[in-house]
Amino acid sequence: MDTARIPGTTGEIPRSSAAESARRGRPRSEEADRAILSAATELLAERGLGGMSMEEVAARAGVGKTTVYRRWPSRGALALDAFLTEFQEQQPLPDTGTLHGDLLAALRGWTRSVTRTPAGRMLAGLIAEAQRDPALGAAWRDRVIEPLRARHTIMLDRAIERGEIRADVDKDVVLDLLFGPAYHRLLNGHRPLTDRFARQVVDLIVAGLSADEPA
Amino acid sequence: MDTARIPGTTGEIPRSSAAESARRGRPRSEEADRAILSAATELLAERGLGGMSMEEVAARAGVGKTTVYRRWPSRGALALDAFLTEFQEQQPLPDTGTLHGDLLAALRGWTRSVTRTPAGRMLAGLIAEAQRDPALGAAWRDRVIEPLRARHTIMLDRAIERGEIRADVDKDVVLDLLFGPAYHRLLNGHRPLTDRFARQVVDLIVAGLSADEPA
Amino acid sequence: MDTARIPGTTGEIPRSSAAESARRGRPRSEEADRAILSAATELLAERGLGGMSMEEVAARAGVGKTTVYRRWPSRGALALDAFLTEFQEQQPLPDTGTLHGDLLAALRGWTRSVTRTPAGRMLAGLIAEAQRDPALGAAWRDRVIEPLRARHTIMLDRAIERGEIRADVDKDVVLDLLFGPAYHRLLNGHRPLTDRFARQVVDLIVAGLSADEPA
Amino acid sequence: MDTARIPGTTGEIPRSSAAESARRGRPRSEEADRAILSAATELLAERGLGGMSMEEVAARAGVGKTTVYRRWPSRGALALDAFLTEFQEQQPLPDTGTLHGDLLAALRGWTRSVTRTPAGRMLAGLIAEAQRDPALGAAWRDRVIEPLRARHTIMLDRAIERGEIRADVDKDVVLDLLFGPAYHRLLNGHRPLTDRFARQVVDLIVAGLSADEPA
DNA sequence: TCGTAACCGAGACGGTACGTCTGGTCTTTTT
DNA sequence: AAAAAGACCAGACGTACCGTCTCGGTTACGA
Repeated sequence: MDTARIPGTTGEIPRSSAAESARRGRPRSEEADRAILSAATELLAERGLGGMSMEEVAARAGVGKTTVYRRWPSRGALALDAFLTEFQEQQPLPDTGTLHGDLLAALRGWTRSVTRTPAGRMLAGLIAEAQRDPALGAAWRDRVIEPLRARHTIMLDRAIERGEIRADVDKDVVLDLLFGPAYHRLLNGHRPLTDRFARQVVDLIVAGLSADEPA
Repeated sequence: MDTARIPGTTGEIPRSSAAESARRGRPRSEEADRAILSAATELLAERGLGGMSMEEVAARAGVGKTTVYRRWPSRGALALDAFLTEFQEQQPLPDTGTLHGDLLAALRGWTRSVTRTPAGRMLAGLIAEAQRDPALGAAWRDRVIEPLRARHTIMLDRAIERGEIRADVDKDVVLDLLFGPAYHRLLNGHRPLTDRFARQVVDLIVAGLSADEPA
Repeated sequence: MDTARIPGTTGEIPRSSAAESARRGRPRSEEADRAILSAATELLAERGLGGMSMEEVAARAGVGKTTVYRRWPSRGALALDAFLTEFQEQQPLPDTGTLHGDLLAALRGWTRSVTRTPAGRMLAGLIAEAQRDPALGAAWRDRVIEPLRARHTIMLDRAIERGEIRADVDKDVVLDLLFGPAYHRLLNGHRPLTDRFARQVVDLIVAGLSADEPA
Repeated sequence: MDTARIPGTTGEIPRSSAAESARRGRPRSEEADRAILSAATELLAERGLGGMSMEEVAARAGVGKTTVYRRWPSRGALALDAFLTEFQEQQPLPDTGTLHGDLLAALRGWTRSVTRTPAGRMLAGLIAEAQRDPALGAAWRDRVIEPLRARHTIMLDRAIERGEIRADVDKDVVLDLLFGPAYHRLLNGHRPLTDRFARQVVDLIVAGLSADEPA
């Protein structure tokens, strides 16, 4: 995934006036960065976002609280970066040759990440936190949702090129139909997120997209 | 809607040994009930679930915290009841004669509730809270998600009876495809929840369901 | 000493609107009062006022920080009460029959308290703290300095009655001459606070007071 | 006053191994010295010692914190030098021809300095700080108290030479009787530091010293 | 003229304590 | 026996300074 960490996006606090080429003062410790992120990741996996306090992150990382706040302005911003460190690159951009294959691979990749790794818990916690922290909500859209959608849009573009689906299809709606049900089950937990479920969703979407084709 | 408040479901605390016909002591004040619920509803609408503290609910209702906790075991449980008071009955069970009409009416009813009333904010806040409070998650499923699904299943049963769709369709998947995308947009806010969006979703689902029909 | 703790003086926070005879709600725990005061006294004796943090007082007393702040609004106010608990009653009101005997007993009582018990350290710390906290300064004057002066004034009144000194002597100045040098040595530490020193001070004051007598 | 700043006394940190005649490396900036001292003096006068943080001194002087700490090892040491810069030379060594005149001039000089210039606030703050920093306490005695006492002792020696007082008088006690009451009022603030007060103190001391004279 | 030593401003570092807030429980008196 | 009130313990919050450290860079001496 090419959403590599771009400093300054979530709440990443830029050093002074940015483009000042000769940075003054002691440089930020990269080791502290790593220690904080991995402490956050551990706590997130162990106890969920609610159980990840800045206090304990700092203590576990062997770092002062100011050192944490200097880098991340809020719990959510830190959790988001910890999540991305785990989650990024896990999401494949499949190219199987058919729309059905691509969508299925993408959806299964997602459902497996969230059911088999700590990413699911983190993801649910972050969406929850984003409901109360608008800044986190914006960062979440910009750094997670949109980059993933951009990648997945490519699958649809390829299907259009191949003539599998109409060129005027509303790709936003298709992507919401693909992932919305999965997020729904993850967050509400009313039914399990199985491979079979993923296939059924994809079957129906592909059938629906093909239905109004000239045949 | 038949999800009328059934004491004991969310966490409703029963009076002593329940079936004891002749209750002793001072009866619970129904006015306190109302004052608490409406204070909670106000705060929820004004500031979202994050801004609704038990402390302030009690203060605004002119009631001791104990009185609140005697009735609702947690912030989430109270918020859930406040939400249901607002949301219940708002969700219609349409009967238009066609599957497409029914699904569209149901989805539009939902999207309008969440975009035009405080219900949307409450709903998002409750799903968020449910991520950190498993008991609330269970109550949410039992008192909101499942009753709604039961009602909506009726629409699919009628379509089967009419022969519009196959009898062996997986109704769970269809319902997740119907509402999942809408929840997705509500919680992530990446695209707006428009009437047009509702129609596109329903169009595609109905097309997909009809595709594998014999005729 | 009759400066028994008068609630409301230092910063003692009164319960609600004071004269409300029937106090409602859970009463303040007297055990918490005791635990906090004795934790404060211990820390004060061990490490001085600088080493007495509210954090540690609360921890050592097994009490929440709010419970401490509910009673004492600042570190200084708490320290002042802890000091009085130790110091009060230690200061005698001598009645030896002569001015010289009375002044000497009073001054020696004071110097012995401050040199042989933890009171000296507390006293020095409190005067220090009072320099930066005006509210504490006022409480210090009202609850320590003035009550002591009132008691000591009695010695001078008796001497006037006996005809040992003139009736128009400025008692404030005499008291400052009596205790000022001792405070000076305590706070600056440039010379020791010995019994001999006390006697020399008293000798000179009594001589000075008698000098302008008709004889 | 001849207590001109003697480097190395308070905590003044000498450059390398001191007597090495040919100092190598960049010399210390005298401008930084001045900027720091005057920033400290300003802050001390504005907000007292409690409001003078090393952080803000450095910022206001436009200097790195290291540069401050290289010169003064602690807040107290810096404050002491700032105080001396203000206070020194203000204290006269009177020579009026009589003990009474000398003592009165000396005491009034002191009380006027502390009541009419920022020196009083600084002095009180420094004595306070010295209670928690023993090194500062020692420096305070060595650089302020003792030099002043040495000067004032001269007044007593002259009185002995003139035969005004006995040669075996304990000069330490007399000086504590002279200044102790004034420090007492400054630090406790229970009574004002007036010229009248100074005269009353001096009157009584001189009377007391003369009493046991052969006459 | 070059190297080296000590300085410079800036600012990050690990810590401690602050005073506030809320959660959920407990203990009173009053109804 | 339930109500209202309010105290209880616990612990996270974000801030302010502490005194130390690490940068890139400057200034002056001695080789």
